[in-house]
Amino acid sequence: MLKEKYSQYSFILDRTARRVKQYAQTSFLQNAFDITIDQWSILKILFHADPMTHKELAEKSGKDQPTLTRIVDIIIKKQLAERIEHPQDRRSLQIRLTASGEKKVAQLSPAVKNIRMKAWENLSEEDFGHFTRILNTIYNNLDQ
Amino acid sequence: MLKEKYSQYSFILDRTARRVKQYAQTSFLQNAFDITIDQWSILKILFHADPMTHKELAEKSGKDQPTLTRIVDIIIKKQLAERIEHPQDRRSLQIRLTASGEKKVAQLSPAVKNIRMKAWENLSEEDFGHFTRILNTIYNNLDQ
DNA sequence: TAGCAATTATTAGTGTGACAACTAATTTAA
DNA sequence: TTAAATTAGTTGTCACACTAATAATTGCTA
Repeated sequence: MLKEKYSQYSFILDRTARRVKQYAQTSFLQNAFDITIDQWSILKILFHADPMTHKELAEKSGKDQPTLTRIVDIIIKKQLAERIEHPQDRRSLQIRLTASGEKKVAQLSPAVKNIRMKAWENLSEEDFGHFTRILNTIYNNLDQ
Repeated sequence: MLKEKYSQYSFILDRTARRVKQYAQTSFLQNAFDITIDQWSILKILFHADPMTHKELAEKSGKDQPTLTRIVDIIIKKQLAERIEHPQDRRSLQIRLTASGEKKVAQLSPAVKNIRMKAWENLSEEDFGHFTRILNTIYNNLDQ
């Protein structure tokens, strides 16, 4: 194994992830979507499966609970979502979209998909398979 | 094109990049390396090619200049590097490792490589080729 | 060569990520 | 049945990413 060569992967991975995020964020800004991509990712999950507790939402989004709390605070301040009490567990809170939040997701979805697709120019269906397989293998290798 | 399916790539990319970073950072912490991985990435570049200006270092590391300034501030505070005036251009500053910084890079290098390699268990030389090709294609697709 | 545009680095502001510590509520186990 | 452990969520702190704005310097050009 050529460790020196392989070790470069983290640089490539990190800079690509940052550029993907930055590209989407810039597009959001130019189109005056008025939310960040991380806020978008939470709204989109809620759109398909609300209400959800913080914990469920954290798992589904891959974010930790403190980060999620802060993002939820922001989308609530923007009146796109709201916290409601959990019917059984008083420790728990459920989050659900407001009418305004649902409208936002419905409106923005097609544009977001187009923004996301730009990354896949010059790449094939097969590449997509490699991509998900390799990245998920790395993800699982580092699971402990 | 199945936009809905392809759009998932950004989630996978982001969470894998975060886990790689977090895994390395946790290992650094457990081994009391006393630096972050981003600080490490800057030290390592300097080790092979110092002195360098902020601008060159920003390009080489793939970080923007404000971020780089802060990281350099921190490694200087830790006395691992120092700023020196550019001989020709008074706007410019060069950064170079201190003796302590060079020692740190030399000492930590083998351990860092081992930490990095864990991600590649169950993956092949060919996978590494796909990985770099696909990620760099995405990176370039979003270039402007 | 005077004026202005471009370049280098920094600062300020906002958002996110990881970790630790904390409160409140619930579950478990003595 | 109460004390201890666990769980849900929040807050605080530090580090990093990105944008915009600024200061100092350099270089072009009219």
